[in-house]
Amino acid sequence: MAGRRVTINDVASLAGVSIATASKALNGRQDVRASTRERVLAAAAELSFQPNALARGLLSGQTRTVGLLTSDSVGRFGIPVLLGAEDAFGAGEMAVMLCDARGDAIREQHHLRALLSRRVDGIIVVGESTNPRPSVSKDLPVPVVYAYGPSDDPEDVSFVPDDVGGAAMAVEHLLALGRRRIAHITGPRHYKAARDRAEGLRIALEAAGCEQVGETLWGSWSQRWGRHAAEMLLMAEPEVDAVFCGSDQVAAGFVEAARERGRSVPGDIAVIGYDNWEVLSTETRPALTTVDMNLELLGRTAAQHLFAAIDGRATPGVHRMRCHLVIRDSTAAA
Amino acid sequence: MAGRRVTINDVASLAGVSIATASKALNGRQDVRASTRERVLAAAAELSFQPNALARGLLSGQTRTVGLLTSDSVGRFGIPVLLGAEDAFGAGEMAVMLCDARGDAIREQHHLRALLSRRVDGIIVVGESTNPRPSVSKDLPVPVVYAYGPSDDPEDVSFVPDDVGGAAMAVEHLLALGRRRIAHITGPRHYKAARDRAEGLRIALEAAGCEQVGETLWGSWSQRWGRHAAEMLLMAEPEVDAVFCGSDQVAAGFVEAARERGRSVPGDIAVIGYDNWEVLSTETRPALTTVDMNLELLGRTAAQHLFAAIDGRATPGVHRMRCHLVIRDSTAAA
DNA sequence: CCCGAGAACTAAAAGGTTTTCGGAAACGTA
DNA sequence: TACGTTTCCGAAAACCTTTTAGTTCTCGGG
Repeated sequence: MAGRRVTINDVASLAGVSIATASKALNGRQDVRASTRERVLAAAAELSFQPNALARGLLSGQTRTVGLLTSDSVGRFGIPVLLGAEDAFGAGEMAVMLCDARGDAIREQHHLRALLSRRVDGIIVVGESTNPRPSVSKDLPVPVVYAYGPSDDPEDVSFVPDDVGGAAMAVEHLLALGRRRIAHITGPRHYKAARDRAEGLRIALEAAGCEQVGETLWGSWSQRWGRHAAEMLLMAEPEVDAVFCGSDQVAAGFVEAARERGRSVPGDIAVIGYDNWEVLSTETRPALTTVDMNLELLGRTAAQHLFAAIDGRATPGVHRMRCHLVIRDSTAAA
Repeated sequence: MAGRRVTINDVASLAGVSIATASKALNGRQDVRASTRERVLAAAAELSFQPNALARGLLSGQTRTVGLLTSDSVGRFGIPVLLGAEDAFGAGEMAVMLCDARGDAIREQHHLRALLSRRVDGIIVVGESTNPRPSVSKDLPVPVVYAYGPSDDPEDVSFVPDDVGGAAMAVEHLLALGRRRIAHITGPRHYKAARDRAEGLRIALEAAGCEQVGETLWGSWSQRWGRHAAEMLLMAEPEVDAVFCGSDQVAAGFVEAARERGRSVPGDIAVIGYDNWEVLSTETRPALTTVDMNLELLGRTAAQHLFAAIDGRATPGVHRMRCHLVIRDSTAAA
């Protein structure tokens, strides 16, 4: 922890030139003699000079810093989005300021002000679910991009997983395996994710001219609910030969309960989960076929579009990102 | 996205005072008449003035921003530490800059330079394991605190979980339940966490005058290894009545395999895990008794000590933080 | 020797805020 | 009225960098 930080002034005087020349030499500008440039660079290296980003930002109005505002980073979904974004930024020279509002609107406003006073170039808002959330973009002097949870204002830029398409993809896989008696167990109805996935199922079944077995079972996103629903389903609809679950947790619970009741997976019943939460999907037996929402890619894409928006090339609207199916043992061919 | 940002100059001219007076009024300084102060505050509110943190930081040399440098935030352990730190900072007016080096030393240096050029007031380094890691603090102009993974330089400030104590606590719990034939299944030997936990076990057994059943089984941190080790252990040492596992994943695997071999948990064998990774520890059946490392608290504490260090009150050395035992069904009284 | 052109360099301003110090006004006292 | 004190306010410097608009230097040609 040394004393005063070294400034471009120190570099200039060590090199025996003016500040202006030193600046030009360091920034690779043209009108400076090669020998002079070398002298300046040597001086900068000797003093291990680091230009002060605050001064630079004050002057240019660009901080090369973006804010990442998350409602609930404890959640399963914020983290990969966050990592993807950080990844996209890290590649360049951008820095990321992380703020967690803990689902509190007041705190969110507070963090927003903190970010703006630090003059970030843009903001990514990461939702905790795919339910639309209140927009924060009104009258903001910087662009905002929403990731995972879309803004409720269609003028904003949002990136969300295509849950309808992902669910349809899963069900088409079951149909391709020859399964025709397909049931659906999922999370709470007030989650748009649950409703979208049920809708994807409906579309895929309709396209195949197939009927869903039983009603959709709405519950919670837990393993416990998966077990409970399994018991209800196997009692009411014993002839079911495939179950599409709204999450890997539900699927893991279902598989466990089904096995206890003497139904083999995938022999008697094929099972597909959702989320590709690896600790569950790869470690349960059989390993779960599941839908992966490509959340890191989603985060990266959101970050790249924030760049574009900072450059004035915004693309308003809700952008749905393709999911992909990860096929594992729970839907192995019969 | 409006035009020019509003500055203290705009506030001053709207209020009809000089910028010096405006600044004093806004910052609650003494020598300004009450009526004047009110006029300035009203003007600031009307223009929704946000002081430019860059200018302020440039002048004061304090940015009220800290860097969070993580080696691998995908990992299980970085996240809660990070959240705890963010929590501690968020309470005040601090902002957090997040950098993920992805385990790459070059990238780490790169991020370090980026943070320093932005003049952060301090840095927290979050390790990916409890193995000591190379220090970055040499000749840095700001204080650094290490969380979870300690620095290899004893002059630095590090906060790590007390794995020896946590393991001893777990084993004492088993002994208190009357179990005497205790075995140990854990992760790879090159993890200090694994070695520390084995050491805690040794100490607790020795204090009770008890012998460990079989050799410690070193493997990986996976459920698969837990299952595999269970088969080996139950074959070789059928009289075992308790197993202390080095992680919840291992414990979950053990429980599953033991049940398949007809051993009931906790009836025949009590099981304790480590980490309190909730998706595993609460959802397996029976729910796992496990050691919680209080990682959020650890992160918060590290952040608070970074504050202290910024104020010049550093406390060098490796600080070990108490763990606590979460008792669930897998060690219910026989 | 002088001039002009081009290359190389520098002084100064700008960016927004805080702080220091000097000045002005108001007021009380001699 | 003259003077000292207190209260309030404003001019200017400082923080560090980049850029603009000169200014000096170099050198070839007339």
